[in-house]
Amino acid sequence: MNPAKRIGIKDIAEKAGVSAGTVDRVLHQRGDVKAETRTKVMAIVEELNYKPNIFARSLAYKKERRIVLISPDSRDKNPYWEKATIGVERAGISLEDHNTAISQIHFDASQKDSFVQAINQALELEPDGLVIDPVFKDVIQEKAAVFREQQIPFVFFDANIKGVGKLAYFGQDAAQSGQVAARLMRNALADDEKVLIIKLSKDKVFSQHINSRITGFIAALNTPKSDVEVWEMSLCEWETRREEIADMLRRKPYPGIFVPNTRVYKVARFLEDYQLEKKLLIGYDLIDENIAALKSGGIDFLISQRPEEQTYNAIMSLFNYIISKQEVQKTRLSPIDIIVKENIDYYC
Amino acid sequence: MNPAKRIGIKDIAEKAGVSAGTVDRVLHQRGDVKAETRTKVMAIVEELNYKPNIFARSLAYKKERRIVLISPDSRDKNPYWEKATIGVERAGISLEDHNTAISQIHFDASQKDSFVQAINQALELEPDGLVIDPVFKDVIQEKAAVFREQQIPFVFFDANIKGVGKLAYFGQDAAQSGQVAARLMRNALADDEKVLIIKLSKDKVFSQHINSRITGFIAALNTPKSDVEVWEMSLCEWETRREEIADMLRRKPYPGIFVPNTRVYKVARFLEDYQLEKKLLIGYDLIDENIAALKSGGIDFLISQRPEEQTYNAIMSLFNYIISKQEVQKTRLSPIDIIVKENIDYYC
DNA sequence: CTGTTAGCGCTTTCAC
DNA sequence: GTGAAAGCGCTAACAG
Repeated sequence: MNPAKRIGIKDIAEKAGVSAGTVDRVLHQRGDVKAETRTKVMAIVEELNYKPNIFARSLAYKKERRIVLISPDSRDKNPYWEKATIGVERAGISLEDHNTAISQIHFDASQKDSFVQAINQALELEPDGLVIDPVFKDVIQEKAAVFREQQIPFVFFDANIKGVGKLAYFGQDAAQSGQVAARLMRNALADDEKVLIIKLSKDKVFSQHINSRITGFIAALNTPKSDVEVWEMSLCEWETRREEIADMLRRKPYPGIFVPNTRVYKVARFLEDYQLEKKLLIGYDLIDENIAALKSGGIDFLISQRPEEQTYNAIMSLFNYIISKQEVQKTRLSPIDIIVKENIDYYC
Repeated sequence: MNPAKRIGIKDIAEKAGVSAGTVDRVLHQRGDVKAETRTKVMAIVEELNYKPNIFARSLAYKKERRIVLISPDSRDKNPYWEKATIGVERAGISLEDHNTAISQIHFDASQKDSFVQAINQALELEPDGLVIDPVFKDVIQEKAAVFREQQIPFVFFDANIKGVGKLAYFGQDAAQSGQVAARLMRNALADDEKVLIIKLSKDKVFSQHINSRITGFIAALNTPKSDVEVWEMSLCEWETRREEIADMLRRKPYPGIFVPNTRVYKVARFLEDYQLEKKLLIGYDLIDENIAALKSGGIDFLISQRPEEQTYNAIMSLFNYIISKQEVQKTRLSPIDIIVKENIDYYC
């Protein structure tokens, strides 16, 4: 593909009439170099379009690098975070040969203090880079100053906060995913068929993500308000008021049901238990319960957000930045995958 | 992540009481090693779970490696192949630092001779590995013997041929993708609504892929035969008999239309030109014309086969095998992506 | 400020 | 058969 041999640091040194060491110094702005030499070397680097051999680089660079990832703990067995962890592990393996270690620090997503502590802990590890799920905006705004001061590059994943100097954000466009769900509804339902949105969570606390999905969904559905209804309940209510809910659905059935989070399998089971009719049930995330329900026909579509890929890419990009200082694309949204029974095996 | 330092060839050498050179020899079965030493070293390699540092390896291994890819030419501007080429180029870039070059050789997919020639040409380049779209089965069956004899590993992509000693196959499951299309139809159409399949190609020649898609589609549709109709025509007929076709569709409309290949945009344009009604139009491939039609609403679903990823993965896996001799998964099917207007931007 | 040197983990050559 | 030594492209430590 390239007949000419790849040009290396030595070629540059020679052409510039300096030593390899000096070229290295200008390349990494390490130590002092006469301005004149610097510009000269830079010019030649540009001219020859020098690309470092990152393998030689990793081989030679002996200091261990450390990337620290800060994320909510998954003590509540949230499968989303389990998937995310797999991505972290994969990245760890990829980076082993690069002498780079990944540490994970978890916090309790309902306790701001816990988040602050996690960040402090991370800083004590003297990381070369941070990967953060920035759950608390004000904390981040404060700590970002420290990161900048200590020259620690950081990326966000899962959630995004603007204007604090992040290197990049890896996540999904929640509103857009709601629009995808709406499209699937519209293709399947007649214009006058009613749609129900069921918001289910542990304590009736709903993240920004979930609300954005709903906003996107309703906007794209493009249907009179009266045809969309939103139910909001805690998991506990859902369990205790089953009869009552079944009754409501029997009296007023909804051909389309949209559950804007992982809990959709609960709805699927419920509908089955009570033999309730539906035309289309759409939910989120490829967790085992949902996969099973999709395969059995209880769920019709799942939308996937690729948590594994998000953490993997976040870490790898940060690493690339650390070793090459090359700019990174600010926003990296992962695809909104549409999953049905027939293609699910390719996404697990 | 690993407190213990990574173990290397030297550690093994030391523990076995031999030199690094000898360890290398047993690792690569190169040169002669006393059987006794060999087994001893092997045992220690196992025991210590030695993993070579592939970067050090690439650095030290100076001979250039060559991977040759043999694919149909895209002189007819088939966009599928243009995408595939992008994957080849990406792989080329990734492998640059590994001192590995990718060459491409094209053939005329309608001429068996041309395919034979392409393979001969490839062999003259003394490749370290081959990536082949095995269009002609009998040719491959003959040439595979040569590959084996010369110890050249080869992988297939796009199409598959069994029992000739390929390392792996990268492609799609065509029948399964037809089933995905059927699922989308069934979700959107009432049971009694009719479905039309339109087969369009240059010379009414249809690849195995296309027929498999149709088979899968019809099987999964699970509908009385009478409700599915298949039209088969050349692009030329399609252009010259427009009025006639429009008439037929006006007299007997089909709510669902499935076009099992890239040409679906032609159908979309046609329907629009003649203001014909449809409920759902499903086709294949993310080429510009299809993307435009999807965005404007002329097409409802596209199924994507990720040609770029296929070539990229095929090359990278072959490379990994070449340098590590690690076994490769035999079949690597790419996901059957469901694309709608609202998520397409993440797949282009 | 800059050149020189040693060495990362592995492959390869050249002796013995 | 096998060990010792050189070197891949780069970084880092040490002299100047």
